[in-house]
Parts: sequence; C-alpha cells; structure tokens
Amino acid sequence: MSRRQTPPFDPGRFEIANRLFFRLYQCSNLLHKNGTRSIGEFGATTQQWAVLGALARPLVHEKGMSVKELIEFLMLSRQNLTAVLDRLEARDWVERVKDPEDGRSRLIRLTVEGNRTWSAMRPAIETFYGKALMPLGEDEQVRLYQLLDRLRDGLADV
Amino acid sequence: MSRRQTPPFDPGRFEIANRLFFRLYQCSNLLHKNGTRSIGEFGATTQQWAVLGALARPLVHEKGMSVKELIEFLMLSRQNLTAVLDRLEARDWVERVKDPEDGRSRLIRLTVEGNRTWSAMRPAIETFYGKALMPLGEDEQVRLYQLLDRLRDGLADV
DNA sequence: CAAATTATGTCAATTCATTGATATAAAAAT
DNA sequence: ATTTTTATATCAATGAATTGACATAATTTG
Repeated sequence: MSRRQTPPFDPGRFEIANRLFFRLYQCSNLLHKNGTRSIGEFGATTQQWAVLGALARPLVHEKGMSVKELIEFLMLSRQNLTAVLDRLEARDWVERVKDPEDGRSRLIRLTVEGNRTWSAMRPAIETFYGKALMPLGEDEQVRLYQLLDRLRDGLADV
Repeated sequence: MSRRQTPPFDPGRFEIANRLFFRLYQCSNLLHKNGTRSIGEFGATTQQWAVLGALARPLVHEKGMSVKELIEFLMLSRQNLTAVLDRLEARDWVERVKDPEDGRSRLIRLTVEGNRTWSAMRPAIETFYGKALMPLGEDEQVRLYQLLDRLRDGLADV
C-alpha cells in the first residue's frame, strides 16, 4: 500500500533519491566503459550488443523487429537508432528487409554473420557479467532487476 | 557466505544478468532524456547537474574539488570532464582556482551564480525525483541504491 | 641538481544520445 | 479519391562519453 500522490521532500528523502540517481549515473558510465572494453576485440559497443541481443532472442530471431519496436524496446530516439543500425549494417551484422505485410515498415534482422558474431561474443559477455556481478548473490541480482524495472516505469512516466 | 570465484553460467544466470544490465541501460537512457528535459528551462543537462551537485555538498562547497577528485567521484574521463567544466565555466557557474597547496592542481568551485542556479534548480529536481520514484517506496529506494552501490563496485573491478 | 611522477590541459577521432525540421512513401480514414 | 496518419529516413546542431597521443608545469624522488 501507501503510494503517495505528491511525496513531500524532506532533506532525508532528497538525499536518498540523490544517491540513487547518482549511483545510476556511475553504473551507467562504468557499464559503457568497461562493457565496451570487454568486447573490444569485436570492435563493438554495449549499445550495439544491446541491439544484437534484442534481435537474437528466440521469438524475434526469424521474423526480425521493426524500427518502431526496437525504439520502444531499447528506449532511445529514432535518429539515434538509425545511426547505430547504419553501423551494424555496414558491418553486415544486420539487414533491413521490407515487411511483406506493411510496405512502410522494414524489418531489422540479424544476418548470418551477425548471428555468428553474437555467438562469438557470448563468452566475453558472460565473463563480463560474472565479474561485474561478483559482489551480488543471485537473489540480489533478481531483486535488483525487479527494482530497476519499477524505476524504469517511473522514469518513463515523468 | 558463498561468494563464488568464477560463477558458472547456466542459461538462467545469463538471463538474469542480461535483464539486469538491459534495465540499467534503459534507466540510463531515460534518466538522461527525461532528467535533462525536467531542468530544460535552465539549459543544463543531467551531467552538469551531477557536477553542480557534487560541488554543492556542504563539506566541498567552500574549498572546492580538484579535477582528479571529480573524475574519481563522477567516474568519467579527464578529457570528458574538462569539456563539461568548460561549458560550466563559460556559463560562469564554476571557476577554476589555483590550489595554494599544490601548484599543479586547480580547485573547481561553484561561483555565486552557480550556487544560485543550483538552488533555483532544486525544486525542478525534487519534482523529477518525486515522479520518477513514484513506483518505489522509501525502503525500496534505499534497498535499490545499496544494490547499485555494490553493482558499481563490481563494474569498477571488471 | 636531474629524473621521474603527478595534475591538468589540449587535439583528434569515434560513438552515442538528444532535439528539431523536413521528406517520402504507404496505409488508413473520410 | 483525397486527406490524414504512420513508418522510416535524412540533415543539422549540440552535448556527452570513450580512447590515444602529446604538451606543460609543478612536485617528488633519487
């Protein structure tokens, strides 16, 4: 229970919120820096890995995803995603194919090469996950992503 | 106890880690987008607000912080911080003064104008915090920043 | 005193992120 | 059939993030 309408902000509440978002900022910087370094041998970035990961999911892998779906899933702007897709397409890791059911829409799919690269990256990603999550038990990892889920919902509604 | 040395990665563990970092990525994008929008009237960004917030802390406010300390606190590169400080200095929100105790070092301090701006921003930041944290109770907010603390430590050690 | 380290800055290249404005083509609605 | 909406793309500007290489000045070390 107890979801307040407009929470009053005493100094304590502000401090907690401040720490929370500052940690988020720090984690975000570290994820980008060290995550990208850990897959440096492939010349990819964490953002590209997020796109490949989205497209490699079992239910998506064959039909692909539209740009609109990718934007909503990754929560970034269309202009930005277009640029990332351009780089991925230039490396022949993804392809844009016309949607047979909607001529306006194009489906983004992993190429064979993109699939191969994603598989090759997985061990490096697993190593990164393992090291980065060292201080957290499995139950805490679940708790953390559930809390991040709700934070995301809150952030999206601002 | 049970802090594993090299955690074996069964599919379940990978899935949990994957969700966790993906949520982190989404939250990071949303924080940047909606956070910056919520202080848009000041023409500042969440990064600039992080720097101002760091410098506005009671124990720091008078003496300031060196660039090195700011880099370690904010966890970003020197080249990047220099650029952010340049923009803040151009707006007369921060100043670089020589450290009387170390001629190599320069102390970054809030100017009077920077202090004024930080105070003016606070209500907008409080509103943002309030909306973004709507789905989370106070106890959950504390739990979340503690978990992020440990994730940050893990990410830093990769 | 000379050499090495430290703190900062600068220059350059790349990627990622935003917004805003504009364009094109196809689907849907009137 | 015309209009409107939708999906995508493009162009431009700005800010933020990384890395690498180099420069300078001051402190510390040998």
